[in-house]
Amino acid sequence: MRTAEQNQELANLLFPNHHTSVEELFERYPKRDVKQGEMILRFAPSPTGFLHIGSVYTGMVCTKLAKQSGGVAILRIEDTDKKREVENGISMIVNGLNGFGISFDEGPIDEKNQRGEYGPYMQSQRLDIYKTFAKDIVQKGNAYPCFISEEELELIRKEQESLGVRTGYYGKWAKWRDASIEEIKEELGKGTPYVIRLFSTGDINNTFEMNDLIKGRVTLRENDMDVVLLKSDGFPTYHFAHPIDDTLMGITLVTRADEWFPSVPLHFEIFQKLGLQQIPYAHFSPLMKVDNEGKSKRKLSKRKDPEADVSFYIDHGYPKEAVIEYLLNLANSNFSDWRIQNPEKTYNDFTLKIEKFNKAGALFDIVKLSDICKDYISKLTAQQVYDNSLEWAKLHNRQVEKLLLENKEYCIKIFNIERSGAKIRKDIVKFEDCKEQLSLFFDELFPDNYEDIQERISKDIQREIIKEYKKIYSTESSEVEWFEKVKDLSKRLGFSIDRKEYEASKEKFKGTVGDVAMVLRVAITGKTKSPDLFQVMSVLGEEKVMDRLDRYISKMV
RNA sequence: GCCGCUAUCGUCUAACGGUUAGGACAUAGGAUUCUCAAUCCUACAAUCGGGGUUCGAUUCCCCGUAGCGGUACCA
Repeated sequence: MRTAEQNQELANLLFPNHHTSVEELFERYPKRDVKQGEMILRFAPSPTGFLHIGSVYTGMVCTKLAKQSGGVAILRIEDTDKKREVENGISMIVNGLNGFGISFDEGPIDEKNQRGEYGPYMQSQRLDIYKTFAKDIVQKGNAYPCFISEEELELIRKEQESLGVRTGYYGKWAKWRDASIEEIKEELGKGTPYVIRLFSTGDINNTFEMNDLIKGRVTLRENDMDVVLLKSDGFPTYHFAHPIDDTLMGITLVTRADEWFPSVPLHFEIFQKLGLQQIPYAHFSPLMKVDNEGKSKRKLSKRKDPEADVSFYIDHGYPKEAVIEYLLNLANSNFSDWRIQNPEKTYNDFTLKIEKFNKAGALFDIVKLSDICKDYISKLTAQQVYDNSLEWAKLHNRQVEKLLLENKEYCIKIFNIERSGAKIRKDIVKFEDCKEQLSLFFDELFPDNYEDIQERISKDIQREIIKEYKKIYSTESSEVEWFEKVKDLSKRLGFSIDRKEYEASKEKFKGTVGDVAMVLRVAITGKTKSPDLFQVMSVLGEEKVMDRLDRYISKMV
């Protein structure tokens, strides 16, 4: 054990020119005036050049929880790993989240600008702050310099493995924890690179209880690892930066992904050794995915799963609000009941409850997401569908963009088919699907190959139906009138207009009205499946309808 | 290996220790004076295994098993 004087000497030896005190920092970042129930939360991603859907999830939860409590949502960039640094990493995160309607009260706006009084919000710009605490913790005798090389560390690990004991730098394996000032001075003199390690006094055999807001009461073992606090390049590790930043920024609850849960004992010890008051935790379970064979679950991975990357949703034009609603549903499963009871409200009106989060990881279900998307889009107006489709097309499909731009009114009419009344169409999942929606209305997209219905209706009869229909076709009539005409025509041509009657004596008829309508459908849309035929024809207009009918006849020979 | 967390229909989940274990998505079938989609109805479908505690266990305890996470000068 070193004496207080020796620790003081050590601190000055390690940080000779650093004079900021911890007290000064607390003056610079005064305690926030937090009212009862207000939550000061932070979302702290690393800029890896990839925005994971899980980040959207935690970011959304964090900002929503903070905002609905009247508190503050902070974005903090954890860029302490120089090896993983990526250009424009911050803008990518900020813009990506903004795209989903997620924004922060404090934090970096881009690489250069920030907002808020508790910054800087990029850890790489807080090095001085970490140094202050590092000097302080050494001075308290709770941390020490360690000059061990990677090779030596590897040797220790090998020995531990052969002995069958826990690997790591702890207890008697931590050879530098009790080094004398002289030994340290010698290495310092040689310029040997070093790290600052925690002087752990925990006992792995002792347990303690802790209350996680999501996981509940859990018992954990004390930490006894002398982990690295400050790397040899002067950057802090996550373990060191987390208690410092969250304290200085006035965070009231640490929300983070489940993978941090095993580090809780360590973080407890660091808070304590730093003399900081422990902040409560809430650990979210991760988004999972079934592995190929359906046998095991695993985290959504950016390498294997395209849907892990938010660009997947952008590229396909998934409505962002629906993605958020799906995520909200995973967070609090009572959201879906709320949605059914409050169909007109926006998800902002829903109150997220931290105690309703699930403990186990949920499987990401793209089918369920699609269902929510269909529902969401079915509630939009034709104009909104047009706007969103255009936004998608601008970035992803030149041809569709051009059509939308040059035929705005026409396209809105198309999107308006079956969008009002009792039968609301729900077949658009994502805005990428708009191409399919438009295709039959533009000759340049119209399929050249008609679906074949000869099996059921012979060519001669088809020709007859179309020839006769052309005679009675008019754009004036209402849907009801139109269908009456089709029925009359069917009767005249020997088709039944009553399904039951037809079923009872098939030999008396050539088919049903449905068959007549089907011939018209294929002639006009090229397909056996289409939106409401009358509405399609109304939008298409007389000239085009006639043209399509003629074209079909000529194609049939 | 060691440490920790978790376990209800295929999926997301609900159920003061007492329910015919509920809902939603998916699937299958049916209805709907044009197809598809939608809508409505119906069906199918679950408490991981074994021990306790209790009059009674999905719920509490223990032991297995499985899944997940951690075991870095990455976060």
